[in-house]
Amino acid sequence: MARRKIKIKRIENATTRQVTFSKRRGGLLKKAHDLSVLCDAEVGVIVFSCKGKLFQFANPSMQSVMERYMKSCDPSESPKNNSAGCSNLGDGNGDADRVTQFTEKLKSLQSILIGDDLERLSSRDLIRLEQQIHDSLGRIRAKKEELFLEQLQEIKEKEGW
Amino acid sequence: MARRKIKIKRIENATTRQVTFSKRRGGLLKKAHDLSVLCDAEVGVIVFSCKGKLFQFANPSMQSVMERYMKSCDPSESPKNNSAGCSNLGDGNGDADRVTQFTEKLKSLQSILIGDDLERLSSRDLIRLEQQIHDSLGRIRAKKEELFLEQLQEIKEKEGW
DNA sequence: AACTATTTATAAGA
DNA sequence: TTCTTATAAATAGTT
Repeated sequence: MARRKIKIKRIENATTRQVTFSKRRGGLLKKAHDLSVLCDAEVGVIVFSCKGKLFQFANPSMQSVMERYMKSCDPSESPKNNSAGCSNLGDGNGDADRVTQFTEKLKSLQSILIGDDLERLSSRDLIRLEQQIHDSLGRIRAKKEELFLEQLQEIKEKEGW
Repeated sequence: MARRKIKIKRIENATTRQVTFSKRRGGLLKKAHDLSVLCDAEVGVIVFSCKGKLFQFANPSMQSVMERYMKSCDPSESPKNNSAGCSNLGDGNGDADRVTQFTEKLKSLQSILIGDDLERLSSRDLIRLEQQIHDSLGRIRAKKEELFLEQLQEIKEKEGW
Protein backbone atom coordinates (compact mmCIF):
# COMPACT_ATOMS: atom_id res chain seq x y z
CA MET A 1 0.00 0.00 0.00
CA ALA A 2 2.74 2.30 -0.60
CA ARG A 3 5.51 2.76 -3.05
CA ARG A 4 3.85 -0.03 -4.95
CA LYS A 5 0.98 -2.39 -4.67
CA ILE A 6 1.75 -5.89 -3.53
CA LYS A 7 0.06 -9.23 -3.99
CA ILE A 8 -1.37 -10.77 -0.88
CA LYS A 9 0.78 -13.86 -0.72
CA ARG A 10 3.55 -15.04 1.51
CA ILE A 11 6.55 -12.71 1.46
CA GLU A 12 9.54 -14.85 0.63
CA ASN A 13 12.33 -12.57 1.81
CA ALA A 14 12.67 -13.15 5.55
CA THR A 15 13.80 -9.64 6.40
CA THR A 16 11.04 -8.00 4.46
CA ARG A 17 8.57 -10.41 5.97
CA GLN A 18 9.69 -9.53 9.48
CA VAL A 19 9.49 -5.80 8.84
CA THR A 20 6.08 -6.08 7.27
CA PHE A 21 4.95 -8.24 10.15
CA SER A 22 5.94 -5.60 12.69
CA LYS A 23 4.20 -2.86 10.82
CA ARG A 24 1.01 -4.69 10.03
CA ARG A 25 0.78 -6.33 13.40
CA GLY A 26 0.72 -2.89 14.99
CA GLY A 27 -1.83 -1.71 12.49
CA LEU A 28 -4.08 -4.67 13.13
CA LEU A 29 -4.03 -4.28 16.88
CA LYS A 30 -4.75 -0.59 16.58
CA LYS A 31 -7.70 -1.27 14.29
CA ALA A 32 -9.01 -3.80 16.75
CA HIS A 33 -8.73 -1.30 19.56
CA ASP A 34 -10.43 1.44 17.58
CA LEU A 35 -13.30 -0.85 16.60
CA SER A 36 -13.89 -1.96 20.13
CA VAL A 37 -13.96 1.59 21.42
CA LEU A 38 -15.88 3.28 18.62
CA CYS A 39 -18.54 0.62 18.35
CA ASP A 40 -18.64 -0.71 21.86
CA ALA A 41 -17.79 -4.15 20.57
CA GLU A 42 -16.13 -7.06 22.26
CA VAL A 43 -12.98 -7.86 20.33
CA GLY A 44 -10.14 -10.30 20.66
CA VAL A 45 -7.12 -10.57 18.41
CA ILE A 46 -4.37 -13.13 18.72
CA VAL A 47 -1.28 -13.15 16.53
CA PHE A 48 1.63 -15.55 16.53
CA SER A 49 4.60 -14.53 14.48
CA CYS A 50 6.17 -17.24 12.37
CA LYS A 51 8.81 -17.40 15.08
CA GLY A 52 6.11 -18.18 17.60
CA LYS A 53 5.95 -14.94 19.52
CA LEU A 54 2.53 -13.94 20.79
CA PHE A 55 0.85 -10.57 20.33
CA GLN A 56 -2.67 -9.77 21.29
CA PHE A 57 -5.39 -7.26 21.89
CA ALA A 58 -8.65 -7.84 23.69
CA ASN A 59 -11.51 -5.83 25.02
CA PRO A 60 -12.65 -6.30 27.68
CA SER A 61 -10.37 -9.32 28.08
CA MET A 62 -9.19 -12.33 26.16
CA GLN A 63 -10.78 -14.75 28.54
CA SER A 64 -14.07 -12.95 28.30
CA VAL A 65 -13.94 -13.05 24.52
CA MET A 66 -12.90 -16.68 24.43
CA GLU A 67 -15.51 -17.73 26.86
CA ARG A 68 -18.20 -15.94 24.93
CA TYR A 69 -16.91 -17.42 21.73
CA MET A 70 -17.07 -20.92 23.09
CA LYS A 71 -20.58 -20.36 24.31
CA SER A 72 -21.72 -18.96 21.02
CA CYS A 73 -20.31 -22.00 19.26
CA ASP A 74 -21.99 -24.36 21.65
CA PRO A 75 -25.34 -25.47 20.26
CA SER A 76 -26.56 -26.49 23.69
CA GLU A 77 -26.66 -22.88 24.74
CA SER A 78 -29.83 -21.16 23.68
CA PRO A 79 -28.96 -19.45 20.42
CA LYS A 80 -31.01 -16.40 21.27
CA ASN A 81 -29.83 -14.12 23.90
CA ASN A 82 -26.24 -15.04 23.93
CA SER A 83 -25.38 -11.43 23.72
CA ALA A 84 -25.31 -10.31 27.27
CA GLY A 85 -23.66 -11.41 30.33
CA CYS A 86 -21.65 -14.44 30.56
CA SER A 87 -18.60 -14.40 32.61
CA ASN A 88 -16.79 -11.96 34.69
CA LEU A 89 -18.26 -8.69 33.75
CA GLY A 90 -17.51 -7.61 37.23
CA ASP A 91 -20.96 -6.47 38.13
CA GLY A 92 -24.05 -8.54 38.61
CA ASN A 93 -23.10 -9.53 42.08
CA GLY A 94 -22.98 -6.74 44.55
CA ASP A 95 -19.58 -5.59 43.53
CA ALA A 96 -20.95 -2.28 42.40
CA ASP A 97 -19.11 -0.76 45.26
CA ARG A 98 -15.80 -2.17 44.21
CA VAL A 99 -16.37 -1.19 40.63
CA THR A 100 -17.23 2.34 41.63
CA GLN A 101 -14.15 2.59 43.73
CA PHE A 102 -12.12 1.24 40.91
CA THR A 103 -13.57 3.71 38.49
CA GLU A 104 -12.78 6.54 40.84
CA LYS A 105 -9.25 5.34 41.17
CA LEU A 106 -8.85 5.01 37.48
CA LYS A 107 -10.00 8.58 37.09
CA SER A 108 -7.44 9.82 39.54
CA LEU A 109 -4.85 7.70 37.82
CA GLN A 110 -5.79 9.29 34.58
CA SER A 111 -5.42 12.76 35.92
CA ILE A 112 -2.01 11.79 37.11
CA LEU A 113 -0.78 9.95 34.12
CA ILE A 114 -2.44 11.66 31.23
CA GLY A 115 -2.73 15.31 30.50
CA ASP A 116 -0.04 17.81 30.91
CA ASP A 117 0.87 16.85 34.41
CA LEU A 118 3.56 14.94 32.67
CA GLU A 119 4.73 18.03 30.90
CA ARG A 120 5.82 19.67 34.08
CA LEU A 121 7.87 16.88 35.53
CA SER A 122 11.62 16.99 35.52
CA SER A 123 13.56 14.14 34.05
CA ARG A 124 14.40 12.91 37.50
CA ASP A 125 10.75 12.78 38.41
CA LEU A 126 9.99 11.07 35.19
CA ILE A 127 12.58 8.43 35.81
CA ARG A 128 11.24 7.82 39.27
CA LEU A 129 7.73 7.64 37.96
CA GLU A 130 8.74 5.32 35.19
CA GLN A 131 10.33 2.94 37.63
CA GLN A 132 7.25 2.94 39.78
CA ILE A 133 4.89 2.43 36.91
CA HIS A 134 7.08 -0.28 35.51
CA ASP A 135 7.01 -2.14 38.80
CA SER A 136 3.29 -1.71 39.10
CA LEU A 137 2.80 -3.07 35.65
CA GLY A 138 4.72 -6.15 36.63
CA ARG A 139 2.53 -6.72 39.65
CA ILE A 140 -0.62 -6.17 37.68
CA ARG A 141 0.46 -8.60 35.03
CA ALA A 142 1.38 -11.22 37.56
CA LYS A 143 -1.98 -10.83 39.20
CA LYS A 144 -3.77 -10.92 35.90
CA GLU A 145 -1.92 -14.02 34.85
CA GLU A 146 -2.82 -15.73 38.07
CA LEU A 147 -6.49 -14.91 37.69
CA PHE A 148 -6.40 -15.83 34.05
CA LEU A 149 -5.09 -19.29 34.73
CA GLU A 150 -7.70 -19.87 37.39
CA GLN A 151 -10.47 -18.86 35.08
CA LEU A 152 -9.14 -20.82 32.19
CA GLN A 153 -9.16 -23.88 34.35
CA GLU A 154 -12.77 -23.22 35.24
CA ILE A 155 -13.69 -22.81 31.62
CA LYS A 156 -11.99 -26.00 30.64
CA GLU A 157 -13.80 -27.92 33.30
CA LYS A 158 -17.11 -26.34 32.46
CA GLU A 159 -16.71 -27.05 28.77
CA GLY A 160 -15.44 -30.53 29.37
CA TRP A 161 -12.08 -30.06 27.68
CA MET B 1 -10.42 8.69 8.36
CA ALA B 2 -12.33 10.36 5.76
CA ARG B 3 -14.34 13.48 5.31
CA ARG B 4 -13.08 14.41 8.70
CA LYS B 5 -10.96 13.05 11.47
CA ILE B 6 -12.74 11.49 14.41
CA LYS B 7 -11.82 10.90 18.02
CA ILE B 8 -11.48 7.31 19.07
CA LYS B 9 -14.29 7.12 21.55
CA ARG B 10 -17.65 5.43 21.65
CA ILE B 11 -19.92 6.69 18.85
CA GLU B 12 -23.08 7.83 20.53
CA ASN B 13 -25.43 7.82 17.55
CA ALA B 14 -26.64 4.25 17.16
CA THR B 15 -27.04 4.37 13.40
CA THR B 16 -23.63 5.83 12.83
CA ARG B 17 -22.16 3.33 15.22
CA GLN B 18 -23.75 0.44 13.33
CA VAL B 19 -22.53 1.70 9.97
CA THR B 20 -19.04 2.26 11.27
CA PHE B 21 -19.09 -1.16 12.85
CA SER B 22 -19.91 -2.83 9.56
CA LYS B 23 -17.19 -1.00 7.72
CA ARG B 24 -14.47 -1.36 10.27
CA ARG B 25 -15.31 -4.95 11.07
CA GLY B 26 -14.73 -5.79 7.43
CA GLY B 27 -11.52 -3.82 7.39
CA LEU B 28 -10.23 -5.54 10.49
CA LEU B 29 -10.93 -9.03 9.20
CA LYS B 30 -9.27 -8.22 5.90
CA LYS B 31 -6.19 -6.88 7.66
CA ALA B 32 -6.05 -10.01 9.74
CA HIS B 33 -6.23 -12.15 6.63
CA ASP B 34 -3.54 -10.16 4.85
CA LEU B 35 -1.21 -10.36 7.81
CA SER B 36 -1.61 -14.08 8.16
CA VAL B 37 -0.90 -14.66 4.48
CA LEU B 38 1.87 -12.14 3.92
CA CYS B 39 3.81 -13.01 7.04
CA ASP B 40 2.93 -16.62 7.50
CA ALA B 41 1.47 -15.85 10.89
CA GLU B 42 -1.16 -17.63 12.91
CA VAL B 43 -3.98 -15.19 13.50
CA GLY B 44 -7.34 -15.27 15.18
CA VAL B 45 -9.85 -12.45 15.38
CA ILE B 46 -13.15 -12.58 17.22
CA VAL B 47 -15.64 -9.73 17.17
CA PHE B 48 -18.98 -9.48 18.92
CA SER B 49 -21.15 -6.58 17.87
CA CYS B 50 -22.83 -4.69 20.67
CA LYS B 51 -25.94 -6.62 19.67
CA GLY B 52 -24.09 -9.85 20.30
CA LYS B 53 -23.54 -11.10 16.78
CA LEU B 54 -20.31 -12.99 16.18
CA PHE B 55 -17.81 -12.33 13.39
CA GLN B 56 -14.47 -14.03 13.10
CA PHE B 57 -11.40 -14.74 11.08
CA ALA B 58 -8.78 -17.35 11.82
CA ASN B 59 -5.82 -18.93 10.16
CA PRO B 60 -5.38 -21.84 10.20
CA SER B 61 -8.38 -22.23 12.53
CA MET B 62 -9.81 -20.69 15.63
CA GLN B 63 -9.39 -23.95 17.44
CA SER B 64 -5.72 -24.02 16.63
CA VAL B 65 -5.16 -20.39 17.59
CA MET B 66 -6.95 -20.74 20.88
CA GLU B 67 -5.14 -23.89 21.84
CA ARG B 68 -1.81 -22.33 21.08
CA TYR B 69 -2.80 -19.24 22.99
CA MET B 70 -3.67 -21.23 26.05
CA LYS B 71 -0.41 -23.05 25.89
CA SER B 72 1.72 -19.99 25.52
CA CYS B 73 -0.22 -17.73 27.85
CA ASP B 74 2.20 -14.88 28.04
CA PRO B 75 -0.36 -12.22 27.45
CA SER B 76 1.67 -9.15 26.83
CA GLU B 77 4.65 -8.06 24.98
CA SER B 78 6.78 -7.21 27.95
CA PRO B 79 8.13 -3.70 27.94
CA LYS B 80 11.63 -3.48 26.66
CA ASN B 81 14.11 -3.61 29.41
CA ASN B 82 15.28 -0.05 29.35
CA SER B 83 13.75 0.97 32.59
CA ALA B 84 16.35 2.21 34.98
CA GLY B 85 19.71 3.03 33.58
CA CYS B 86 19.16 6.54 32.40
CA SER B 87 21.17 7.90 35.23
CA ASN B 88 21.38 11.34 36.58
CA LEU B 89 19.81 13.70 34.17
CA GLY B 90 19.01 15.65 37.28
CA ASP B 91 17.11 18.83 37.25
CA GLY B 92 17.99 20.79 40.31
CA ASN B 93 15.50 23.54 39.66
CA GLY B 94 13.36 23.17 42.73
CA ASP B 95 9.80 23.94 41.93
CA ALA B 96 8.68 23.12 45.44
CA ASP B 97 5.06 23.31 44.54
CA ARG B 98 5.42 20.98 41.68
CA VAL B 99 7.48 18.54 43.67
CA THR B 100 4.96 18.53 46.48
CA GLN B 101 2.14 17.90 44.09
CA PHE B 102 4.10 15.18 42.49
CA THR B 103 4.83 13.53 45.79
CA GLU B 104 1.18 13.63 46.68
CA LYS B 105 0.30 12.06 43.43
CA LEU B 106 2.89 9.39 43.81
CA LYS B 107 1.45 8.55 47.17
CA SER B 108 -2.01 8.17 45.79
CA LEU B 109 -0.57 6.13 42.99
CA GLN B 110 1.02 3.89 45.49
CA SER B 111 -2.16 3.34 47.40
CA ILE B 112 -3.80 2.40 44.16
CA LEU B 113 -1.14 0.20 42.74
CA ILE B 114 0.39 -1.41 45.72
CA GLY B 115 -1.30 -3.12 48.58
CA ASP B 116 -4.20 -5.40 48.33
CA ASP B 117 -6.38 -3.16 46.26
CA LEU B 118 -5.10 -5.29 43.47
CA GLU B 119 -6.29 -8.43 45.17
CA ARG B 120 -9.90 -7.46 44.88
CA LEU B 121 -10.03 -6.54 41.25
CA SER B 122 -11.61 -8.82 38.70
CA SER B 123 -9.55 -9.92 35.77
CA ARG B 124 -11.41 -7.52 33.60
CA ASP B 125 -10.50 -4.66 35.85
CA LEU B 126 -6.94 -5.84 35.96
CA ILE B 127 -6.71 -5.98 32.23
CA ARG B 128 -8.15 -2.54 31.92
CA LEU B 129 -5.70 -1.31 34.48
CA GLU B 130 -2.85 -3.07 32.78
CA GLN B 131 -3.68 -1.45 29.50
CA GLN B 132 -3.86 1.93 31.11
CA ILE B 133 -0.63 1.50 32.97
CA HIS B 134 1.06 0.15 29.91
CA ASP B 135 -0.03 3.15 27.90
CA SER B 136 1.04 5.48 30.64
CA LEU B 137 4.43 3.87 30.77
CA GLY B 138 4.76 4.47 27.08
CA ARG B 139 3.91 8.12 27.46
CA ILE B 140 6.25 8.51 30.37
CA ARG B 141 9.07 6.95 28.45
CA ALA B 142 8.38 9.08 25.44
CA LYS B 143 8.35 12.16 27.59
CA LYS B 144 11.55 11.12 29.28
CA GLU B 145 13.22 10.52 25.97
CA GLU B 146 12.09 13.90 24.75
CA LEU B 147 13.48 15.64 27.80
CA PHE B 148 16.64 13.64 27.54
CA LEU B 149 17.20 14.75 23.98
CA GLU B 150 16.50 18.35 24.86
CA GLN B 151 19.02 18.25 27.64
CA LEU B 152 21.56 16.53 25.49
CA GLN B 153 21.13 19.30 22.96
CA GLU B 154 21.67 21.91 25.65
CA ILE B 155 24.81 20.21 26.76
CA LYS B 156 26.10 20.05 23.24
CA GLU B 157 25.49 23.70 22.70
CA LYS B 158 27.01 24.62 26.02
CA GLU B 159 30.10 22.58 25.19
CA GLY B 160 30.33 24.24 21.82
CA TRP B 161 29.63 21.27 19.57
C1' DA C 1 14.25 3.96 12.89
C1' DA C 2 12.67 7.74 9.80
C1' DC C 3 10.78 9.07 5.53
C1' DT C 4 7.39 9.59 1.48
C1' DA C 5 4.89 8.13 -2.45
C1' DT C 6 1.01 5.42 -2.88
C1' DT C 7 -2.42 2.46 -1.74
C1' DT C 8 -6.21 1.52 1.53
C1' DA C 9 -9.64 2.42 4.66
C1' DT C 10 -13.35 5.06 5.77
C1' DA C 11 -16.65 9.37 7.52
C1' DA C 12 -19.94 11.89 5.61
C1' DG C 13 -22.80 12.85 2.10
C1' DA C 14 -25.97 11.45 -1.78
C1' DT D 1 -28.76 0.85 2.97
C1' DT D 2 -25.57 1.08 -0.81
C1' DC D 3 -22.62 4.04 -3.50
C1' DT D 4 -19.59 7.86 -3.88
C1' DT D 5 -15.72 10.66 -2.76
C1' DA D 6 -12.83 13.63 -0.14
C1' DT D 7 -9.62 12.78 3.47
C1' DA D 8 -7.30 10.34 6.98
C1' DA D 9 -4.44 6.19 7.84
C1' DA D 10 -1.55 2.55 6.82
C1' DT D 11 2.30 0.96 4.75
C1' DA D 12 6.11 -0.75 0.79
C1' DG D 13 10.12 0.52 -0.56
C1' DT D 14 13.81 3.65 0.42
C1' DT D 15 17.52 6.03 3.10
